[in-house]
Amino acid sequence: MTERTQQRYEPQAVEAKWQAYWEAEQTFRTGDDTAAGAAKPKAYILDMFPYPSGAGLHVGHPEGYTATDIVARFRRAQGYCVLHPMGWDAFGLPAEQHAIRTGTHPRATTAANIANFRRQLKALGFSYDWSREIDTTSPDYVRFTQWIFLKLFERGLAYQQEVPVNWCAELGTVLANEEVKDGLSEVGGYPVTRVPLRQWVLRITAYADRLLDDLSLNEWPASTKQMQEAWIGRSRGCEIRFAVDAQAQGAGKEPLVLEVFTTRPDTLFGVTYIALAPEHPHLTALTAPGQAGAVAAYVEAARHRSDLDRKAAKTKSGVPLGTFARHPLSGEQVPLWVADYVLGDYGSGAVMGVPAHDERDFDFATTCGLPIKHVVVREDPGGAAGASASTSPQAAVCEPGWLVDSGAFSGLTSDAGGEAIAAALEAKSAGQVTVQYKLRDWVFARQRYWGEPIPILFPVETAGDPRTGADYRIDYSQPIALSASELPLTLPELEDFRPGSDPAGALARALDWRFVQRDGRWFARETNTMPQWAGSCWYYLRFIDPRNPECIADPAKLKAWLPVDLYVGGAEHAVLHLLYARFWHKVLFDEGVVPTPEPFGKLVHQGMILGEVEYGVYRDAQGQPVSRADVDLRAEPPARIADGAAVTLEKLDAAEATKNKRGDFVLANDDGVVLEARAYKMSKSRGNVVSPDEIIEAFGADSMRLYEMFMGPLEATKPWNTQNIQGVRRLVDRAYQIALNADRTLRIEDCPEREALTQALHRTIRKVTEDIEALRFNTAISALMVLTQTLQDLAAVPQAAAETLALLMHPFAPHLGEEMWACLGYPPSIQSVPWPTFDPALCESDTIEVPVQINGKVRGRLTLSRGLAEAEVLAQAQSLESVAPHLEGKSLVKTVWVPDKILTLVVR
RNA sequence: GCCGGGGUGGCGAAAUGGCAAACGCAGGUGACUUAAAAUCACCCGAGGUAACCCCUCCUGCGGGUUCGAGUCCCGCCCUCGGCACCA
Repeated sequence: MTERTQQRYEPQAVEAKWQAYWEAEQTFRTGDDTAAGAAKPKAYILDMFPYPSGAGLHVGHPEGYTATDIVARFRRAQGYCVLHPMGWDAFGLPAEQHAIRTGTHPRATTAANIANFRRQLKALGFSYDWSREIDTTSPDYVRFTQWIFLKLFERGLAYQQEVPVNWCAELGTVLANEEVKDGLSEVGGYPVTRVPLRQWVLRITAYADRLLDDLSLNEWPASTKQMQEAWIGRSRGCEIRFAVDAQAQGAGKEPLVLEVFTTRPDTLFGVTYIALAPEHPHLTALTAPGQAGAVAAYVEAARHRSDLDRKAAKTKSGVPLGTFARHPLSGEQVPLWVADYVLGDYGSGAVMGVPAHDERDFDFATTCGLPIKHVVVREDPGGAAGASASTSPQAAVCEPGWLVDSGAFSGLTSDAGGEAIAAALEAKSAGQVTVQYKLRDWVFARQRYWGEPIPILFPVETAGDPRTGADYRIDYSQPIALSASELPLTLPELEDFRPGSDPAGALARALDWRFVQRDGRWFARETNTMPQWAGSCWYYLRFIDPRNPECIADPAKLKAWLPVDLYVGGAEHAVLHLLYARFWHKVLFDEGVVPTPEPFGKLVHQGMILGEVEYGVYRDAQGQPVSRADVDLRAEPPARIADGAAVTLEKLDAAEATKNKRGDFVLANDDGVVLEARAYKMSKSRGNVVSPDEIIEAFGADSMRLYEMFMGPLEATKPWNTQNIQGVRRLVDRAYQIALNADRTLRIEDCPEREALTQALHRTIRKVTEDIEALRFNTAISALMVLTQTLQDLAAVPQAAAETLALLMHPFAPHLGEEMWACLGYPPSIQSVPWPTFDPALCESDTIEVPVQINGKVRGRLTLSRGLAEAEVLAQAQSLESVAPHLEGKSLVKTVWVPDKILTLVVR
């Protein structure tokens, strides 16, 4: 052994040094010239940018950011021109609520939070091009968010509509569905009513088909695509019109026609009622005078229930309208009902009730005593027209089958019958084949302060100056877009950020801002603001050319960089953010602004990082432990099953838990008591949140990065364990020692272990390269650990071997990489050094060890040279000392030789 | 209820249908040290034998395909996410 320097690696000092170097040298600045040129291939590697919350970075953030950073550094080393930016999704409710509570301007809160987030990200050594940093609240950015809104408006994709919202007068605010419980606000328990409010709405439904079809262009997780498909919810069916009986309506009115949508036109002859949603526009007109009171009461009750409440209701209810419609084909009378299981905003807000063949209709008909008529049977009735349906079973028959009791259509299959019925309806102008979507237009207005103002003016009728108290009337039917040159429209300064008693929001009180005079006429600004989604819908475009004062980004640069090559972010954005951004992108594509139909090529969701595993024991009021198996966990609070006594969960030290034979964790001193042992989502209230700051302080940023990547597959949900960081911390130290002690003059060819060493190096290069490409960072790090061990075991490490280790290591542990490179005598930065390459021939050794299996069990091993024939291998195997006894007295039935892999003998 | 992901040592995990448990944590033994930490070396799924060799069993459960299954097929159980009256 030669004398080795044992100088411990000091992450704090080393990391600060290289972070300062990168900042001073702008090591990671993306060159625009190269971006446009075709000389280098491009890689646009993007993280979902964060909302800079007051709580600071959470260990979940750096997981995705580290993954993209590794890929970014790897691609740069491979000669790609890399765009790897970061910014802030900085509008949002928390800053506004903080403002309401404390009077601090949201801008101040936001700026402080951004500064903290930026500090934390820089401490992790991410290779962002910070010169491209953007903030969705800056006027430069808002200007183009508003510009895109104007494009949507010009194209008729932004319109105003009265939308029912959950208005709480007491709190002076509009609540989300989740915030309403039993008609009362979750906070304070004040009454909530569904009131129609004028809102801006984006016509995303116009793009439903393209949003669905173009999913195939993207390399996305199948589950995410499926979620978007389900969200869009395209279904083919039939619109059917039922004429309403004349006596239902007052004299002299147009005869009303009721339209319903169904995916099962084959069941049309099984209709026994028609149900309308409580929100149906013609409900009053269709109600018989005798039922008006009952119907009005039902509708009023429904108005006080939020959508969620309504959907949670188990039993169905409804009230008859006392009027009837005519079946379009049979001419039979069908009663009309109002029922809140019918959704007002899907289809036409009315359904044809076919209790025999739809579960919901079955439930409704059963509760309300409506008849059930079977028109589809499971077995082929033999084509005999007029064959009769079997008697009423206990449940609806929802599968397709053969039609019966359906007039001329009896005997047809559901498919053929449905088509024939649709055709018959079409011939009578009583219906047609159509497509419906679950996707609804996007309510794009919030009654908030801290958001992008909507750049719209409305004419005002007034006798004086509306800013000083003159009466006025705003004509919302005449929206006037600001011109692009008037952008950005910035927020007025306010001191009171509360929404107030006017649903129009806080901005309505900023009279000087709200009312403007032009050519002697008064106009009022829109006082709603955009939702938080707006900024994140196009930020990936702005990163391409973040300081462009003329437009979103230079068209040539957009062409050079789009689409995003790798997009990493949480699965919680699988639907909304990713759908909204795709929608805007497609609008901009139609507008000729962006050159691609889709924004994000490859998408990956990093998994959630849970808190440390917690052990807990249930105890009753006397403090006696209760086995988890004896606890009813559904009870609130959890209770002992035997007597219903409440039990509480008490935290235990891991040392007090042990695992029994059945695989349950039990008390170490009482194995009859099964424990609760699991990891929970990190949350402030649980007190299991780990901050990157404390980890960096204790172990260094490189160890933090390595640990998060080593924990398991990027996409898996994984429990945090601070103790496990030791493993990667040791790797960092060992790798550093290798660089420190490398023999500058020793060549690999002169090593006694040259063959094994060459193979180890080439194999590791191959493994790490392939694993980074496939985002398998955990196994790449494992390979680096193996190589480190190999080098550490050498009497002397050749310079070239240490260089390879440094190069392979630096995307994962960039500060260590730079430090090793410096130790090896090179000037910075290691980022500018080409990625090492491997020779496949050098990854394999000449001799191989092959197991010999007999009836599926390994009985011996052969050391062979490559490429031997089966007969040769078999002969060698049979003579093996460990194999021969197993063949004795048996006959060899079969031999399977997987070349250079395994030999299997089957004997009997 | 429906749609997805997952279930492998004490723990995090690895394994193109081909030697299950690589790599790491924890634990154990030893070296170094006045001592501890750090570092280094070795051991480390369960059972039988128990000193070693060796043998048997083992990837949630039950079947199947195959010379061979953690991996593929069928049927269950558990768990984590998402959606949920969409006619």
